[in-house]
Amino acid sequence: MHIDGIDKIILKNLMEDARAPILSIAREVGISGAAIHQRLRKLEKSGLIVGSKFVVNPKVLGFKTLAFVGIFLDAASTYKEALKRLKEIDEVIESHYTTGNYAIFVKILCKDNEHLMQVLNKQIQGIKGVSRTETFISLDQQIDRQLKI
Amino acid sequence: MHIDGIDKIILKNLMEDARAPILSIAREVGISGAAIHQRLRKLEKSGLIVGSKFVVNPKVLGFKTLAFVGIFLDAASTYKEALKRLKEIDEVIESHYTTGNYAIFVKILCKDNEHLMQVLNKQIQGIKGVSRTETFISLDQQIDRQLKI
DNA sequence: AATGAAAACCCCTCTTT
DNA sequence: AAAGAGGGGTTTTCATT
Repeated sequence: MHIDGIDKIILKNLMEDARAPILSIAREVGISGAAIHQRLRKLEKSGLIVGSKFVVNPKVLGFKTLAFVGIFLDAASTYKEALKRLKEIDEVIESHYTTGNYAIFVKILCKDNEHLMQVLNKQIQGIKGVSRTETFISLDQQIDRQLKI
Repeated sequence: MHIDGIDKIILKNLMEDARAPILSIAREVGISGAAIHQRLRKLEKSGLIVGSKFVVNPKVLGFKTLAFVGIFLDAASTYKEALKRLKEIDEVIESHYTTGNYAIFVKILCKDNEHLMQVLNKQIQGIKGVSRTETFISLDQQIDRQLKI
């Protein structure tokens, strides 16, 4: 997949502000709005553009504890089953099958530490095959960005 | 901060598709576009809505290796300095100061394992105060979502 | 790959309820 | 908190180059 300088300007703009008017980007790069449209269709068709989202700040709704949890499984064969359970837990916002110590590595968003403890004890630990977990609480997140175009 | 059912519908729509027309949301909830606008201004002023972004799929540009790296620091006092260096590394897309084993925990996006090795050896390990790192490569990410509204 | 034109639609604000 | 109206800009498509 090859993208040129104009594609980069389009992407940079929309990755920063998904509601940036196509026409204002058109004026910035010096081509017509129709051409930007055509390029956006191309970028969507290629799969590079996956979608767009509004970003919310969880803290404003009281979700102040972000944590990473490494999960040990009894047998690797239970991954699929465990994943199905994890998907049902709203607090789990990322899940990865990883190399290294853990079998599964998840990112969890909770209101506070007590809420996190509930999720760990009542939900995660209750999943069949989960033998042990290790938790890292994020005290300060200073970088949060996407691929640099 | 209190949000009602209408706010939730607005947020759910825009969190899924940041370019969803305000007027189509208005029709869905059965109030005027002006009212949606007013609510959006309120949600922005409260800080709940932080912004919007286009989401890109890094794999399409050849970035196929996602990894988490736990970083050990010699002395906690070097956190600020280390963070400054981390911000300069484009491949570092998240950075957290964490409880537990590590001092800093980062998420890294690379083209491949070789690229990851370069970033680890030539960039991360070169940061003053970094004594050791532990790497977890994500082989399969199956959950990636925001706070459930 | 880009253009200009055109119709439909939407954004946004203001005033009023 | 919401409605209605209105001007002006934007989206989107199409034929054309």
